[in-house]
Amino acid sequence: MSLMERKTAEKKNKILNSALIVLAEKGYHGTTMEDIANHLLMTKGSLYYYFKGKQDLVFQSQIRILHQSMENVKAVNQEDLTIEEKLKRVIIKHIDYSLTEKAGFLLMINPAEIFSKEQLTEIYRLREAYAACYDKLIAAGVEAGFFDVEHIPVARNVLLGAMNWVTQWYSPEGALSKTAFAQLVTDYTIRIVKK
Amino acid sequence: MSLMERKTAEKKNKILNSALIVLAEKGYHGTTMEDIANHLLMTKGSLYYYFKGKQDLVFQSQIRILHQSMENVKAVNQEDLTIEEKLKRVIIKHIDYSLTEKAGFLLMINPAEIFSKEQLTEIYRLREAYAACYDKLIAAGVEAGFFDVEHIPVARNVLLGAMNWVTQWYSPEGALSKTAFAQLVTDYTIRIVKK
Amino acid sequence: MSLMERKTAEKKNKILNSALIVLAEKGYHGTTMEDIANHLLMTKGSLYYYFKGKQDLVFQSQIRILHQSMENVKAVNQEDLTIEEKLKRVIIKHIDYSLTEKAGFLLMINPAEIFSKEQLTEIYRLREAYAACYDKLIAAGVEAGFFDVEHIPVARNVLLGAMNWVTQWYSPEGALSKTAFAQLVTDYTIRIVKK
Amino acid sequence: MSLMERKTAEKKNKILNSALIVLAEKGYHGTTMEDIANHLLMTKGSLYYYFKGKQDLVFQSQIRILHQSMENVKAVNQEDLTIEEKLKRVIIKHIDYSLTEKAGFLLMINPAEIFSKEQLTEIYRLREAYAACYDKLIAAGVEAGFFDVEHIPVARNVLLGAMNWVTQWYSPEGALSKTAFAQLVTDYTIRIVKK
DNA sequence: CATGAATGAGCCTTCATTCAT
DNA sequence: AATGAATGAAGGCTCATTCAT
Repeated sequence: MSLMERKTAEKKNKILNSALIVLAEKGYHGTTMEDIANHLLMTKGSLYYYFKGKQDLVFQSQIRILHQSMENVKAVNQEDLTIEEKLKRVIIKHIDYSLTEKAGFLLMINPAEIFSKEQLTEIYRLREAYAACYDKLIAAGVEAGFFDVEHIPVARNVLLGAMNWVTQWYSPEGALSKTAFAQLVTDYTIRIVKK
Repeated sequence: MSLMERKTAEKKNKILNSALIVLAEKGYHGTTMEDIANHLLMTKGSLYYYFKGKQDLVFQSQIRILHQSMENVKAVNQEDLTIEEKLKRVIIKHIDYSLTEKAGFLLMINPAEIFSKEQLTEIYRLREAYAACYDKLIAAGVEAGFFDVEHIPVARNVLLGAMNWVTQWYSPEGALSKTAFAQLVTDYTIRIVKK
Repeated sequence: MSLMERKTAEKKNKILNSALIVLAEKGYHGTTMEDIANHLLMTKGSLYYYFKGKQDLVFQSQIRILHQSMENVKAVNQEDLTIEEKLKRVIIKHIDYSLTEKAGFLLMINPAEIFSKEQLTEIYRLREAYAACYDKLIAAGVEAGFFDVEHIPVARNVLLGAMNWVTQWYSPEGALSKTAFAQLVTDYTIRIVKK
Repeated sequence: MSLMERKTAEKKNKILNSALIVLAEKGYHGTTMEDIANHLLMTKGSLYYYFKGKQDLVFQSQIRILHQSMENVKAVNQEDLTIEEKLKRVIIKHIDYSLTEKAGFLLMINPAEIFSKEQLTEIYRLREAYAACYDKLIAAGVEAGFFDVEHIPVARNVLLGAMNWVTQWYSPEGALSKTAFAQLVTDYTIRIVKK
């Protein structure tokens, strides 16, 4: 990557970051391109130098989050832990990350309302890949006798629901730190698959 | 209530029904007043005779769903069942109802993006009342030795998450009926609080 | 047609008229919806109540002109005249009308730059029907020995060119009245096909 | 002219060529500075080193076409031909050239929509000079007994109309070559002034 | 009560133009 | 001489809302 390309990539990243922050506050439809630009001390028009439009900008922010989520899982998978510990760590990381990137996760909720067909295809592809990681862990846990799950996809979706909902009710004003909180939530969540 | 008042109330109800259907399809921002009017074979302007505006209309549809949810719980509470059976029934009903009124439940996800402060206060009040029902059931279950929960609000939120997320992944094309499906999901969900 | 429908039709007509006037002055791209609205003492938004958009509005103005042109020819055809007289009258009418609706005729010049594929198809269909009227007259004139034309479509296009170009150079400040002027131009134009 | 000046002039020329090509395809308003730059494998900004702006660029391309048209006529005038042959040759050349530089000729149609007052003055000046060439030929032809024209400017404009319109209906897919086609059209066009 | 019509504020997007490097 | 980046003005369009009838 040349110097210029790197600079552009960096700028794009900065924009995506700002976008995520503003989107977190106001939601997709409540956020205007001007809002995002203002947050960056830029002008509306400049955004179009880096992204094709609002949809594109938001889509890319979405993709980034999905990729990062995947990385999180992969990182845990390479640690030397029991299956159960692995799943717990994955859940904790997911919750932690979802609270950090609250914005992006909120957009995940109704993508069909926002994105184009092609974009949705890509999003669903990544989601499924992510879900597959959980399925594999659960299946391994069942094999190893740690878990007791007959319908893995159902259980996995219940699991993901319990996790994703956290963005709806976690309040940073609470007594617990984000990580302690995530730990606590995980304890209850893991029960969904436990023997 | 006079005849006229009753007629008006009935009409309001019809409008709310249509609104929920259209909102289910297109989401809050994707739904225009005209969409709702068309679905009722009325004209845009008429809606303003019954509701102050779009926000008001949607808010009231929201309230209705929350009330109905509460009624569902109350009905179960009056049945003669063990605590565990009661909780299971409540969960099943919730899932069933949330799939029926998918629209309303999707709006529940980010109300702050849509409603005014006063409206939000009311919504949160009803939500808390609803949550309290679950807390009571869980507490009773703990007392009775069925459940094992230390942090009831946390467990309850995990529970609600698992339940509410269902609207995100349930597909009516699947092999199971809505009720059978709800039963299956409940089996995994209930584990969150089980001993 | 009900009263209301007639009112709407009338309003549409008024809008088309204003549009043609403004378009005559500023051209398609130079004309904004606001320009047209201002000319009608309306607001931008109102136009969208009657037309789907700018393109639609202009397209319909175009269609109207083509239809009217056709009517003009048909009217002449029903008069009791020799072929040559008929052609002359048709040309005069065309010139007269094109100077009256200068705007619409200017848009005719590069429709592909403006309209959609479907719209172009319709425009070309009407144009061809119009051209066919000329071809028929010319053919009849050749038959009757008045005209001497081997390649009718070529001669017809040369004829139409001579006629259509008039909007480019006629100046109402000149000494001649529009009709006298049209008569004069016709005398030279008709030579294209004369024996 | 210094070397540098010559280089600049050459570059300007290249830009004008590309501009004409792109303009031919997309029209004035449909062509962006970026389109032109892309066609030259340059960047938008560079164009502003050579031209004051879009209008200027297009204006100069226009001027070039008018000059070239004039040159075409002068070349014919120096050939040793009868008046009628000369006029025919001039018409053929005009048609030929107008089909080659379709873009430029389309812009000629509504210059007032595009150019500034000063630019228009210059354009009209050149146009008149060009028209005068035709007038002279026609007058000479009348004198010599070849032509029969009372109102020379009128006939000339009819003539120019017949010629200029060709860009509207000539299709390169036709059976005839451009030159054969021009010859055929000329045969009908010349009749406008013939005795 | 209902409706056709009108409104105006706001948003996304485009693009000619500028400028530091 | 060239370019990447930024800008800002302008335009098309949508839609919640209002109102006379």
